[in-house]
Amino acid sequence: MALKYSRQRQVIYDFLMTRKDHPTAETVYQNVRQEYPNISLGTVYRNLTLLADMGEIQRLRVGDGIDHFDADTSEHYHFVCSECGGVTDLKMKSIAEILETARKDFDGEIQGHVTYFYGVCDKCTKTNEPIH
Amino acid sequence: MALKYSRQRQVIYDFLMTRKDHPTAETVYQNVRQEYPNISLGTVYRNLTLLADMGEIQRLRVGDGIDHFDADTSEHYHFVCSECGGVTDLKMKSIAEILETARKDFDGEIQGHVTYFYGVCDKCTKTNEPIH
DNA sequence: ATGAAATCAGTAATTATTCCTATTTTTAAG
DNA sequence: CTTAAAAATAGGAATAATTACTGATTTCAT
Repeated sequence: MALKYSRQRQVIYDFLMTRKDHPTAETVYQNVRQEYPNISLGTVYRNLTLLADMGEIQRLRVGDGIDHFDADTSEHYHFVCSECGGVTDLKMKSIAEILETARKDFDGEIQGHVTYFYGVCDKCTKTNEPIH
Repeated sequence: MALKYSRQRQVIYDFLMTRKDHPTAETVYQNVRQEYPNISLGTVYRNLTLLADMGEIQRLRVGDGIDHFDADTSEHYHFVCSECGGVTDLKMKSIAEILETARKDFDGEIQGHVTYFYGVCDKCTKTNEPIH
């Protein structure tokens, strides 16, 4: 047998399922700690990596140098706000056809792509409006 | 005056112009050091950041946790080999239309996107072929 | 030529993440 | 219900990329 049940892993996964934003390991740690006070940060990192390797969650790298995690493993895209740093889902139709575009003139095997969008989120746009 | 000439910055930029792969700060440092022996790694980092902020070079974040730099600031895409970790240019037509797709159903301002492709490069594909 | 501002070299500090180890949990089998 | 081997844990040390600090040096408008 290779993988044993672990209460900690379950709690981490359950927490991630409740979130629509895409928390970092540190955020997962701070939250899970409330109901599981002596879990260690290393355990959070190890289990997030394990879950990602098993394909049960997604690891997001959106250019801020910190890994974010998403319990939704279906194909979808993300938006990163340059002001607040928030990472949110982006409802849009698949752009998987860009893989074909990329394969057109390339020697080697293209297996996938990573795409995310950036700009200013709705909330930050409104916050920045001048007072009138 | 805000920005003064610096011999070090010039050498860093000139070096980056000679490369078609997309070296990391460490690689830039190791190479620039040959002709400028007592340049410091901090100076390399500071100037790469400066050049990127001025828009004279591009900072690439391709998910390996290490920043890569590219003196070609024109719109183009990159490929990352999962085996050798190499980052190369990808000749393909613009996929900027995905911005419109993303904007369709989003509240907030989408300013740009980051896309890179991954897989196995030509060289690694050939290296892996069985001996016959 | 000169002096204020920018930059530098060298090094210490920071940050996200991984590794290590002695202890505790899990679980298949008796 | 034991038990014992494998897996996982807590806690802390280690790593790696990057940034910050500081006193000395360079740039350049005047």
